[in-house]
Amino acid sequence: MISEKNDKDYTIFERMVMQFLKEEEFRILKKASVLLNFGKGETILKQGNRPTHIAFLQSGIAKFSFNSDTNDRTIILTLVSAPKILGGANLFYKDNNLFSIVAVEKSEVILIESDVLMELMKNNGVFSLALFQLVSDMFKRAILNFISVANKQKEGRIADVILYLSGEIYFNTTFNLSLTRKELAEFACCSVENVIMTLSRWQHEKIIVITGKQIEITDMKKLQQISKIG
Amino acid sequence: MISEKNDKDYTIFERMVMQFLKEEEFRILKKASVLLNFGKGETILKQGNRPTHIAFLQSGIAKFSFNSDTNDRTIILTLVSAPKILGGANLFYKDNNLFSIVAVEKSEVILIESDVLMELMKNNGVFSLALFQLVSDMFKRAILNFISVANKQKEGRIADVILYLSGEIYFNTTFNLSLTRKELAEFACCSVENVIMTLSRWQHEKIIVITGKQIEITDMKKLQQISKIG
DNA sequence: CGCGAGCTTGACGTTGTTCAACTAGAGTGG
DNA sequence: CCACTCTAGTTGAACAACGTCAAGCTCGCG
Repeated sequence: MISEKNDKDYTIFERMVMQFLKEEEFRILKKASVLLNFGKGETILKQGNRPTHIAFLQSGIAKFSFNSDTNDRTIILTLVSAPKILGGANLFYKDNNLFSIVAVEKSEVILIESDVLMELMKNNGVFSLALFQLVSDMFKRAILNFISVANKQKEGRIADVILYLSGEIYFNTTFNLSLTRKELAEFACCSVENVIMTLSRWQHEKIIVITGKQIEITDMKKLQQISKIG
Repeated sequence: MISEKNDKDYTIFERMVMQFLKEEEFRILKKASVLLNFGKGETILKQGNRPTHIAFLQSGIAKFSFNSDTNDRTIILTLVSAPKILGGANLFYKDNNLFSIVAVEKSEVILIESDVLMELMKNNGVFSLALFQLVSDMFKRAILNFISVANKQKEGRIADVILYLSGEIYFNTTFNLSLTRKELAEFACCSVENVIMTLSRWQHEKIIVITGKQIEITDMKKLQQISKIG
């Protein structure tokens, strides 16, 4: 997706879209964009707001989290690492944002005005198709998480979360967790205590090694097995 | 979305897309399409298959259902009634179908060759944007169901399912259920027994009236209240 | 050095699943 | 026309899974 040239004058996002856009279109898009920095825990797009902007995660990690208004529960629909499009879920229909997008660690985000982007998409089918493929990926992840939550019990779900973090976020079997236990629980849809007890049992069973914020998966096979049997 | 003219020569789908397409494009699309009939329980698009076709539900009701390969559980991600696009979830990336789409009652479906549709979308941004919005709606429903399942306990989830059926599928507070109790359970992510016990308790509490396959919601307020408190 | 947020542990109660037994209706063949 | 079977629906009791609660711990930061 990312074009070959890695000209330092352009952001990842710009290099990504420029292959689909004419020079004029690219200038319009750039004019409608702004680069912002978000710290850990800061909200990028807020649940309930009008979807005035699309976001592109330039660097960092962000969670898609939903807050219930009736009970005080929060769930994490999915988690993504840069570079990725955010907020596409709220992009293609005119409802208010279904969920919030929150930085999980220090992140750079490009905000783009929706109307301008939509106009460009209308005039450029290849560009819109490319964007939509990226957005679909978000949805797919949320649905996979849904399937995990609905089908498996806590052990399998927590295994899924750890495997996901390793494979799709940190790209390593050893990683420094930027999520709290509470966030892990919100992601796996179980209580904090369950996350903790499961992780420490796995530690005893030599499946993982926890050193402070660092998690190392030492027995990938067994973890995948747990994920599989649910 | 549907154009004013209701010329009997055209299907709902055709009337829907023709406002976005040039005559030539429309002819190409029509040539790549075929109308099929599906009976109750028949699979329209199968989980694991290559996504060679997009489907448009012309009449009837269809469920998006996921079968686990490790345990024998099935969950219904969402349910839709005609007219709607199906299979968009599998449309915009090249993976195999994540889930099956199955007719819940007698349905007419138009199958369209993906490559042809994609080609048209590339050349017509307005058309692709319109399709995206329809497909996004599918995703949104699945995510709303995810949120319901993750946040609420069985009472609230079953209430959500009944309210959804009433409001989005049958468009009436009295309706003839085309789902079995087992399917209701798969939709609400709980056991069949729980669906049955909850429904019959609601019957005693005069919230609903069940007569064979017919369900009548008599106390909408109370049902919404149950949904709300979870 | 002390305070607070995040983390950890075990005991306990609730929720929801599983199991087994039973009923009702629809379709089949003698 | 009536057993016979098969599937869907129903009920309650036993049991497992999971969340809640209460208490104590640890580490980083002011």
